[in-house]
This record gives sequence, structure tokens and C-alpha cells, in this order.
Amino acid sequence: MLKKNNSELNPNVSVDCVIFGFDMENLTVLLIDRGENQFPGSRMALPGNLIYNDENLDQAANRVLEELTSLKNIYLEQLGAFGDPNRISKESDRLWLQSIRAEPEARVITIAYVSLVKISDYIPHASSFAQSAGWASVNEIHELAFDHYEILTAAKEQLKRKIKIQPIGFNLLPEKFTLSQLHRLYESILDKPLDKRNFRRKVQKLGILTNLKEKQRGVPHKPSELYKFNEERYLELSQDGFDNFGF
Amino acid sequence: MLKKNNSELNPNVSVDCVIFGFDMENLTVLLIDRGENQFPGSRMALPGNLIYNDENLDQAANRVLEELTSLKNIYLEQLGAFGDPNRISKESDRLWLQSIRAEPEARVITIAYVSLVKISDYIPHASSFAQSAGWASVNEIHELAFDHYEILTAAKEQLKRKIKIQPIGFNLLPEKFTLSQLHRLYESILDKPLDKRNFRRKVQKLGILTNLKEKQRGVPHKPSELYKFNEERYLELSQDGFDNFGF
DNA sequence: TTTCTAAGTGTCATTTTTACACTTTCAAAT
DNA sequence: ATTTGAAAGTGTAAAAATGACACTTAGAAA
Repeated sequence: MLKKNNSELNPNVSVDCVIFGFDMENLTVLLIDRGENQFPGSRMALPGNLIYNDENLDQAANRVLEELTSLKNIYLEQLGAFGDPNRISKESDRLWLQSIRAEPEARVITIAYVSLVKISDYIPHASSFAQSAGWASVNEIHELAFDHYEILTAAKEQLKRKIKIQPIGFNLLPEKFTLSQLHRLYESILDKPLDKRNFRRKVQKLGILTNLKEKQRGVPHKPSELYKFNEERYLELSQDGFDNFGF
Repeated sequence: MLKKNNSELNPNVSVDCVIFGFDMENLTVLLIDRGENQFPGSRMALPGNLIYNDENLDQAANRVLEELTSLKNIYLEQLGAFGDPNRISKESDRLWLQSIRAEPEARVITIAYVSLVKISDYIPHASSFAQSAGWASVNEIHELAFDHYEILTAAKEQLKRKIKIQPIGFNLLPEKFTLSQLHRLYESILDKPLDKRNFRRKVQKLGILTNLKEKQRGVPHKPSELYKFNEERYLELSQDGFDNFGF
């Protein structure tokens, strides 16, 4: 194989996944740990990998997501491309690439994806080159490998924007959930308090929740009623331009 | 130079630009013409080109935009990445690539950008490989080269979404414009009629228009007052979370 | 039976939205 | 000079949405 320097190579293209979860307290994101000693300061990274030559970008993201979480048919949406020529040139990042990539010096342009998963469905397990993987509270993260912090920030903004317009938040909750859980989810994504009564009124008026007529059990306070997201109803309403959750 | 087939090559990465204009009647988009005979059905394409190895994606988009329109400091925003392995495999598209690319068989992943320009500022001229370039009414376009029609569709949707939230529409109008022109612009982007009085009330209440106290001249009807976009005022208002144009 | 905790509930004032039709001003034509 | 055509510009009332606000209830645990 011919050795080339990076200016002779075409760029590599990767996908990186911002996989959000919700632990009933805070918005969380799935990170891989690159190991204790080698990468001081930014051990953690978003999961991602190079794309295959015969798959499209969505397929690549789904594949990487499945390799990481064993989850299929998950909400997944492209965030955008990140391609600064220097995005991989921090010394610790270069060392890591040397250990995992065939062309460690090549420029890497990455396509970021955002995914929302029910945290309960996810069985954490390390992937090939991650020493471990796990959830971290989004607002406790201040540094990540490469430009992943920038990607995470953009993902949070996209999520804020989208959740006001489409009922994607349900992807983060279990099948059965309480209005209070939904309320806390919106507060943690929008990062501001929302009035309880106004929130409930608004959500209920949308008409896309089914009251399961079933109560929480075992909680040391008044038990909440359980609801589920009514997708059929949502699709009906979507027909005639229903696009505002307005929080 | 070693000859490689496409599965041995890393992908090429390009930028394609969806450059919107407004001719006071309809939303338009800048297309290049690949020539009469060779590419029946889809002569027209979005302007775009391969990125350089030492520039980031935004720089590449700005460069390509300037090469095409000689315009600088233009509203420009990333739309997303399009990377289907077959996006360049239509026969007519392959022929064209053979005439302009060093690696015509390589997979090309493109990063699409959306740009808004004042049509009056643009002096159309053909670029290196375009026989000509010019504006086309967006809703008269039904086919384009590669996956460019798909990109255009996504760009229209992004524009619809954004114009409801940020005052980017002003980028499409001349410095001085009438409320009716702004009204028509919004109608043509949102592709639905908007009530004249309600539209005016809403826009005026925003407080980001300066009335120039100056009238249209020479029109065969009551002349309109002219306005300009007040950017300073907009930035002030943006401070405390002003983000809804709500049309 | 008391205590703790979160669930659940209604009203009123303000703002926003929607629907709707006639008068005004200019240029061009007669 | 007068008429005509064409778009500019203007107000109101009813309905809907929003925002602010505090007490009662149901269950588990002590």
C-alpha cells in the first residue's frame, strides 16, 4: 500500500451519533470512554465511525447506532456536517486515531446524527474501540474529544428547536409515562421552568395522549395516572398542518 | 498516478449551493446550464464544486458562491450532507463528471448550503464548467442533475421553517422595499396566501422595520412607502429571546 | 393517625389571532 | 380636465391562546 500524506488523500468520511436519553431527571447523552491515561481532559467522545463505501449516510448512522446500542428502528435525524481541517489535530486525538485508523493522518469530515432512545431499552456495552460506554448528564459535560463538544451543542439546539414543533420527545420516554415525567423532560430540554398547569393544559389539548386509566404503584405520594403517545391520532392531525407544540 | 476504481478510493467531498433570489414575483434559484445536447431532461444543476483540502466547509461554500456570483458576505447556511452512493450514477451525470473531474468514478458526498441573495446585486456569468447560469422560478423546476432536486426540496423546507423564526427574508429584498413586496415574498416562500392586514400588523409590531418616509415613484397606482430592515433594533430585541415571526 | 411528597385541578386578565371591505393615491388614457 | 385602473393602506369585533397564580388529594412510610 502506497504511503501518502494527508494532502494527497481524499478525506475520510465518518458519522458521529449524539444519542440522547432521559433518566427521568436530566437529559443524558451516550459517550464512549477512550481510556483513563492516554487522553487526559477529554477521555470521552461521541460514538462514531467511518462510513462504508456502499452505504448511504443514514444507513451508516443506523449501523453505527445498532453496533453501539443493539437498537434498531430508532428516531434518528441528520444534524449536519462538520469538516474543519483541524478538527482532528489535537495531539491526544491524533494519538487515538493512530491506534484505530488505517489512515490516521487523513482529514476526516464527519456527518453528525441525533438519535433519541428510551434509556430503559438500552443495554450499555463497549464497542470495539471503546473501553466502555455510558450515559452522562448533558449539562455536566464541558469537554469532549475532537470537535464533539461543538457537535453536542449543536445537537442540543436542534433538539430544543424540534421539540417545540414535533412530538419527538416521546422517543425519550418509556411506553407508559406520567404527565409529570413529560413535564420534566420538556423542562430539561428547554432548560427553563414551565408552569405545571399551563403545561398540562397545553399537552392535553393537543389530543395526542391516551390516558391508560392506570395508576403508578408504590410511590410514596399520590400516584400519577399513566399515559401513552397516540401516534395514529398524531398522524391524523398532521394531515392538516399541525406543527406547533409552542413551548 | 495510480488508477483506482471507486471502491478503492475515499469519497470526494463537494459543496452544492442552493442560491435563492426573489424577483418580486416568485422565489427563484440560481442554476447552471450544462449544455443543450448532452444532458437531456436534466440540463440544469445546482452550482457546486469539490472542496479544497485545507479549507473548512463554510469556507468552501463561500468560495464557490463567490466564484459563481462574485458576491461576498452573503447569508449562507448549511443545509446538510447528501451521500447516497448512487447519487451520481445516472448515465448523463457520469458523462458530465468524466468531462470535469479528476476522479470521475469516485463516490461524491456533497454538503449542501443555502444562500439568500438580493437578485439585483447579482451579475450572472457562467463559471468555468457551466455554459451559462441564471435564475429559475423555484416552482417551475421539476428535475435537476444528480440528486439536486431532492436538495432543492430540502432547501425550500428549511427556508420555510427558518423564515418563520428569523428575519432572514430581508436578505432577498433590496435595501429599500415596500410592505407589499415583503408580503409577496412571504407568500411565495410559505406557498400560501397571507391576509394583508394581519400580515402588516404583525410585521409592524415586530419593530424591526424603519419607515424611510419615502415613496415609490412612477407606479400607476397609489405609491407605497418604503422601508428598510433595522438590524440594530433586531439585535437588541434578539438579546431577550425574540424568535418568533409566527406566520 | 400523622406526616411527607408529588399529583392534580380552575379562573381571570391579557394578548394574540382571525376574518373581513372600503377609501385613497397616483399614472395613464380619454 | 375627467375618468379609469391598480395597488396601497387602514380598523374592529369575536374567538382563541397565554400567563400568572394556590390549594386539595391520594398514597406510602413512620
